[in-house]
Amino acid sequence: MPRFIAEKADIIPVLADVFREHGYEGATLSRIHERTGLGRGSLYHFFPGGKEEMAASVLTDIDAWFAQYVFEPLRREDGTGKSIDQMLDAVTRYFGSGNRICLVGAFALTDARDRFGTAVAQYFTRWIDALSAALRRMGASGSIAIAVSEDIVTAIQGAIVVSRSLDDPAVFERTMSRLRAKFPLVAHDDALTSSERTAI
Amino acid sequence: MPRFIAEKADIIPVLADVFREHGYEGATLSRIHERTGLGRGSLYHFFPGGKEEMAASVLTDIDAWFAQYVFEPLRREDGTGKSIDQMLDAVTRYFGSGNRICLVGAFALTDARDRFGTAVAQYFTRWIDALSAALRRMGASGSIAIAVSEDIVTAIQGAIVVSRSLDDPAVFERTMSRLRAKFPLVAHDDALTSSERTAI
DNA sequence: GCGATATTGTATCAATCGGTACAGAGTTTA
DNA sequence: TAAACTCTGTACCGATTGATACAATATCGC
Repeated sequence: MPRFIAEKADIIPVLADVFREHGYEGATLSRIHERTGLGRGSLYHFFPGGKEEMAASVLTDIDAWFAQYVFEPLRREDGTGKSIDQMLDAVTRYFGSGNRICLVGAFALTDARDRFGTAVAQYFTRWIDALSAALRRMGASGSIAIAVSEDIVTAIQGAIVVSRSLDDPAVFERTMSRLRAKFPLVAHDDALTSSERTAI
Repeated sequence: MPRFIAEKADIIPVLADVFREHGYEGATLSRIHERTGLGRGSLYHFFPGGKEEMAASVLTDIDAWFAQYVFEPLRREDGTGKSIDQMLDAVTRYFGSGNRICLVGAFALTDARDRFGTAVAQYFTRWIDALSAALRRMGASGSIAIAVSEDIVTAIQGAIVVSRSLDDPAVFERTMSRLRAKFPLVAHDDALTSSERTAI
């Protein structure tokens, strides 16, 4: 009885929100049922693997989003630092200015990391790699590029944690503008020198 | 039948580990029983409030630790930056160089935050406040001190998240040495100027 | 219109959840 | 020694967990 044919693509964002709110263990099938409006039958039809497959699908979806709006722009970096700016925009949007947590980071802090180990690790390796490749295209040396990339990604993750803890998105906003200031969009030589100085 | 009289103080670190590994919802009484070796009877004898009281006690214990080894040293800052260095030492020890997660941060990323809202918020406000007070004693202006404090605390939290995700403590270590480099222990004027430069 | 397929709700399963009750063994106090 | 108190193990509670089975219905290809 498919009244409104539900698309898997429409369900996944809802699933993502449930996992974000309650974590992997706290996201029970009852809660998922409430939020998606889908009965157990439908849920197991779309995700025969049950909860684990749901979470895996969410992680795949997140990966696709970041590939499109974060990693891909970084790959197109032209040396002006524009892609860094675009990335910070995308990230600010994605994390709702600190109101939305990073599901991958949240999974990493519990034993859900062991369940989705490769997906979790890949998320961050791809992010840091894409970022440091862009920085190298901006003229940074290899070691500096990696250090600065790690610095940026950890700063964003930490900002999410502290913002949530204090229930104050301003912490996230301040972190983002601090990162932005490290990479002035105008590409004069000082831009990189400044970031190199703050890198170590 | 009290064979070995268990002390609440001995149980709490074990409880902390269980919560760290599995999160609040994932820390079931069976798992707590397994790890502590205490039956339900004993557990509810020590913590009549059940799981919630166990977690609250753990948070209180963590708060006490940080008060002693992090907040208190910062309060004794003499202008040389020595207390910052001591804090970074203590934090590195506490988080096992990135192998041990921050339970407060982990709680903050799920709905456990709503349950322990004030404890979670206080942990970070006290940390940031103590740190910025120390920075002011080192000569920083109010706004700079707050910005740098937020920067440091978020960097530490982010480093824990990324270290766990990549299963690579080196990320944590690098972040800590980067923070250390921002605050050279030797107190010449350049030290603070440098940190002010990187602050915004 | 007819059969195949896709989607759904309900009922049900064993296992486990957090929590309670309580008797009994040990220790301390009187 | 006797009563009071502290600690512990076991059994048990109703509720909920993730998962399965399956019949019923709607949609689509023909």
